[in-house]
Amino acid sequence: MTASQNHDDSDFDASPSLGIAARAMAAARPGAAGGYLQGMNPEQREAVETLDGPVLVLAGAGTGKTRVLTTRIAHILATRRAFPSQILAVTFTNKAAREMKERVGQLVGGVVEGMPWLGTFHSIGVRMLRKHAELVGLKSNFTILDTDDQIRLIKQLIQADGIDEKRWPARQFASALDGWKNKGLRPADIPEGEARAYVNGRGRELYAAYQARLKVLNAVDFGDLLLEAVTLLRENPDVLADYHKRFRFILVDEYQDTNVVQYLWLRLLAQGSHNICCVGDDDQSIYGWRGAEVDNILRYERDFPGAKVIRLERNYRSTAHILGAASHLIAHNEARLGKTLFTDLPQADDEDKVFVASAWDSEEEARSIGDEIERYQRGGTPLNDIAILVRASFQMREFEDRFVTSGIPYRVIGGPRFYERAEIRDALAYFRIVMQPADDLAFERIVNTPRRGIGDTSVRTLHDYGRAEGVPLTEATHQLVATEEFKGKTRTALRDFLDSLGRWRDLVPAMKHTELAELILDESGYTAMWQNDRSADAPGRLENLKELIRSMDEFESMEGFLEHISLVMDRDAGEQLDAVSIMTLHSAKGLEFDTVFLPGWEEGLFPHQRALDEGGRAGLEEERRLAYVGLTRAKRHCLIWFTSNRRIHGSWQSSIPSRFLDELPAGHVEIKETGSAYGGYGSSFGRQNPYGASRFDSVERFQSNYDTPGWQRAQKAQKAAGSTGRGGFSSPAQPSYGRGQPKLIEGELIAKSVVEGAPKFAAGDRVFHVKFGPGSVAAVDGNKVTVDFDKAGQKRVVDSFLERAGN
DNA sequence: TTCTGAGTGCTTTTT
DNA sequence: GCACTCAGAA
Repeated sequence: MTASQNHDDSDFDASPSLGIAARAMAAARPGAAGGYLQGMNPEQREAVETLDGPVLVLAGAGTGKTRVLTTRIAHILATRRAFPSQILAVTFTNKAAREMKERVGQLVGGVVEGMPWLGTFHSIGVRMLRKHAELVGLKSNFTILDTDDQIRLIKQLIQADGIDEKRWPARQFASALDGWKNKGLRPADIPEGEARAYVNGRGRELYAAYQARLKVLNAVDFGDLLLEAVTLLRENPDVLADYHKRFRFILVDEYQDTNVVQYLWLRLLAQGSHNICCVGDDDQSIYGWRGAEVDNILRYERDFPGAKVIRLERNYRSTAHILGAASHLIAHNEARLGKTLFTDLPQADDEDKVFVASAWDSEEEARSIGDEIERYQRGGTPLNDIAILVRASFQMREFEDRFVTSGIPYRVIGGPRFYERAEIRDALAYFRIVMQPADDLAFERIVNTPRRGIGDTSVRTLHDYGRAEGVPLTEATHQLVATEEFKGKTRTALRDFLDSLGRWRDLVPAMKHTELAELILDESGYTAMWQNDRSADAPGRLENLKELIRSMDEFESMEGFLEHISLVMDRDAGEQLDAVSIMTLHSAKGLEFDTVFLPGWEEGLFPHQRALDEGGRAGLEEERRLAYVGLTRAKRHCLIWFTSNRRIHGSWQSSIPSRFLDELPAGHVEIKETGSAYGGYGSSFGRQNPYGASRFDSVERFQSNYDTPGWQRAQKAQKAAGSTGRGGFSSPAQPSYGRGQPKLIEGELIAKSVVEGAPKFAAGDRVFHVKFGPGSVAAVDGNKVTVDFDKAGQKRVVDSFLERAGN
C-alpha cells in the first residue's frame, strides 16, 4: 500500500488500465507449461475456475489457500472477465494484503499497481469514506482515532456528564462500543437492556454523544470505518449502484474471521454481480471474542443461495501423524462444517509422532524445551524453523529467562505495535496538530509534553471555552491568550506554543516532510526530553523516533504518511538472524514451522478458564480450534508440554493435564519418558517415582484413557458420518450447530481423567501433597479432592497428586 | 509537578 | 506476585 493511492478519484472512471490484463494474457496461459494452473490439484483448480456466482472455499490448514486466491485473480484477469480495478479483494491484515499483491504480481508478471481495491477491510472502508465523506457527515480529510484516543475521548464525555469514572471505566465502555459497532449497531439499534447496562443506564446516550463528538472533531474510530461504510451504502442507493457496476468480482480472505458489519458490507456489495468468493476455514476461527461470527461461514449457503462449496483437504504441510492428531482433536467440535485433512506424501520411516511430555513446573518446562531445541539445532534444524506457541503471553517470560541464560537466540512476535508506543504517538500528535489545527486530541496530548507549565487547570479552561464557543482548542487558545485569562508564565508558555505551531505550519509547503518532522521534534524540545531522560528505555525510544522519520521517507508527503500510519504501519519484519520464534497461538495463525513446541496444555490455561466460564461450549470449541491451529502449524515435529504446577496470579496451583491431550488419538501420539512431572527437581529422569505411578507415566496407561466421554462422542460422530476411507476422521455431515447448547463444560471437566473405580480417598483422610505438604481431605468429587492443607489452605487437587499419610 | 502508596485485575489482538 | 493506574501529599 502506498501513500499515493488515496485521494485519487481516477479509479472511478470507466477506463481501467489494460496493462495488467494484457500482461496476464501474455505471461500466464492457463493450460500451457508454466501457466498459472500448472501443478494445481483438482479441487484448487475448481476453486480457481468457478467464477460465476457465490463460492465458498473451505480451505483447511496448509491446503494452498493463498495460492487459490491469487491464482483466481490471475484467472479473472487472463480470461478478461474483469479489469484489475474491477476486482475487490479484502483481507484482514496488511501483511496478508501485501502478500497477496506480491503473489498476484508474480503470477501476472509485474507489480500490481492496477489493483486499487485490494486491501484490508479497513483500508477499503477508508477509501470509500474519503470519497463520499460528506454523505456521512464528515470532511474527506477526517482523522482516524486509535483505541487510545478513543478512550480519552470517552473519558472526557463521562466526566462531562458527571458520572463516576471509577464505577464506569472508559475502557469498559470502549469495548462495549466496539462490540456494538462490530455488530453493525448504531445508537438507536442497541437493545434497551444493553443500553441500560452501561454508564448508569445512559449507554445509548453516551454512544450518541460520542458519535456527535467524533463528527465535530471530523474523526472516526476503527469501528466506524466499517459501520459508516455500511451506512453510506445503505442510505445512498446511487453510490451503492456505482460500486455494483464497478465490482465484477469480490474475493474475501479468512472469511471465518468476519464480523457482522463486514458481513453486511460484503452482502451489500455482492448484490451487484453475485460473484463473491469467500475463502476460509471454520476450524480456524479463533477470534470470536473480538466479534468474529463463525456463523457467517457456517451459514454461507443460506446467506448466499446457490453458493458452491469447495473443500480443500489435501494438505501440503504436515506429516500424517500431525494431521491425524489435529483432525482427531478437531472432530470433537460440533459446530463445524466438517472436513478432514489428508496428505498424499509418502510417510517417511523416521517420521515422529506428536510428542507429549510433562514437567514439574513452568521453569522445568522451559528448561526441557530449551534442551530439546538445542538437540534439534545440533541435528541441523535452523532456529528460524522452530517456534514456541503459547496460549497466553505471560508464559513467554519463562522461556525468555531460560533462553537468555542458556544463550539460545529468540525473538518474540507480537507485543506492543510500533505506532502504539508512547513516543511514536506523541510525535504523531505533533505532526497531526500541525497538519490539522482542529485535532483537539492531538493538541491535548502534546500541549504539555515536554513540560511547559501548562497544567490540567489551564487545559480545562481552554476546553470549557472551546466548548462554549464551539471552536477547537487551538482557536480557543488563540482567543484566550489575547485576553487576561492566563497570567504570567502560563500565558507566555501558551503563546510560545502557538507561535511554534504557526511557524511549523508555514514550513509545510516549503520543506521536505522528513526534515520538517525532525525540526518539529527538535524545536518542540521533544527529542531533548528523551535525551535528558536517564531511564533505561530512553535510548530505545530515541531510536524509535529515528525509525519513524526513516519510515516517513517512503511516503510522498506528511498527509500521505498520516493517512496510512494508523492503518498500515506494521511492526517491522524483524531481523534476519537465526532465532527461535516465541508467540501466542493467535499470532501464529497463517504461519508454519518445521518444529513447533506447544507448552502449557493444562486445564485452566488451555483451555483457558475464562473461555469456559464466559463462553460455555462455544468457548471450549474455540479453544479447541486454537489447539488445532497450534498443531497444524507444524510441518514435521510437534511437541506438547504440560506441567503439574503453575503459578497463576501469584500463587501456586497444581494443574491437571488439558482435556485436549485426552482428545488426541493414541496412534499418532508418543509420550516422552521424562517422568519428572511428579518426580521432583533436577536429575529425576529416573523411573523410580517416590510418589507412585501416575497415568502419564506410560503409554499404556495413557491409551487406556481413550475410553472417555470426549472420545466416545467423537467415535459416535464418526459412525454417524461413515468413514471417508482416507484413514482420517470424519465429522458429522450436517452441521449441528445450536445456540442453546447446554453448558456442560464444568461437568465434563475432569471426567476424562478418571480411572474408573472407587474413590481413593474419603473425607477426613490424612494426605500428603508434593507441593502443598500435609493436609486433611474435606470432600471428594470423582478424582477431584478438596483438601485443607495444614500450610497452604484449602485447594482442589486431583487424587493422583496425593499420597495417603498416616496421622 | 512529581513522588508515593493504595487499589486493582490478570487471555487472546487487528485495524 | 506483579505491573499498571490514579488520587493525594510534598
